[in-house]
Amino acid sequence: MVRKARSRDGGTDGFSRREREIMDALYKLGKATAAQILEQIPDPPTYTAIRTQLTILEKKGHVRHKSDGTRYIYEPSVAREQMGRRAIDSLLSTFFDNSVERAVAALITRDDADISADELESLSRLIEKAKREGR
Amino acid sequence: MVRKARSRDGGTDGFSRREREIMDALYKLGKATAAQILEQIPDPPTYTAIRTQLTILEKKGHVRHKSDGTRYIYEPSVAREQMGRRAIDSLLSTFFDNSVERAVAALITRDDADISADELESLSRLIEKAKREGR
DNA sequence: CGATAGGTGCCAATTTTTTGGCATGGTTCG
DNA sequence: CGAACCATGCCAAAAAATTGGCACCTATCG
Repeated sequence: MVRKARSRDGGTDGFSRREREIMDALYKLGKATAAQILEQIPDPPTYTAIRTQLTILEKKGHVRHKSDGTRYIYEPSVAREQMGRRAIDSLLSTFFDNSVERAVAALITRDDADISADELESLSRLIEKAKREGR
Repeated sequence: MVRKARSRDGGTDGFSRREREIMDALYKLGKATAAQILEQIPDPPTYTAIRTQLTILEKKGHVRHKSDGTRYIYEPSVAREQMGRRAIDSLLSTFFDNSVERAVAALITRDDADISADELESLSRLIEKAKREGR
């Protein structure tokens, strides 16, 4: 029930507060300009401040940009899915004793869960598939 | 498939880097002394530094302590389970388009997942139960 | 009792983060 | 062309986080 510890313990991602806000916004958006990120952030600083942060994040290797005509479009340098997995691993370790079961339980019993029957069906199939593949 | 946004968007928890480290350690441990927290943190500052942080966190209301003889034992002021749910909600929103299904998929297809058949059984039951309760 | 070990509280210095100002360069359009 | 607009680069001030020093208190033990 309680699974093994993570190899590379990921708990802390090393981001500062604003950095995390910006990275989160970027992950939600997929890719974005500084202006888009700004409007995604609640209680944001100025446009210029965001740009500075993006520059720093880029220097640290967390984001990259490509030019779209005259302006920059940013995106995370670690793919969304990959980062999602890392985040999940970290959650599992911090709050769920590395128990997948507990985490899933929490997921499907959220009080605002409004999970549809269809969705539950999909989950069933997902699990059946995992069983069959006998991991 | 894509579910509604969170009411209170929790993306950023407002913790600074060290604060988050300490809170995470505390959630892993349940309750702990400053010394225990210190040894839980990779690449930690001094003992004194941790204590100062704990004092600040307490002043902000994130942790509380009780005296055990002469020393303090700290614990988070928001229960582990509750915080776990918040964290999951936040993850869902940032990385999984609020799709429970995608999140579960990521959970059970982790490459170091070593999920047992028993565990998969439990999950099946969990889902069946949810179906029956018809949410 | 006196010395030692292991706590706590308070506090100030340092380091990092966060912020915005300003100069500059390209595009568009009348 | 030249004015307005929007973007970037560079930089320094301000704020916040992080750290460690020091004094003191209490329990333990020889």
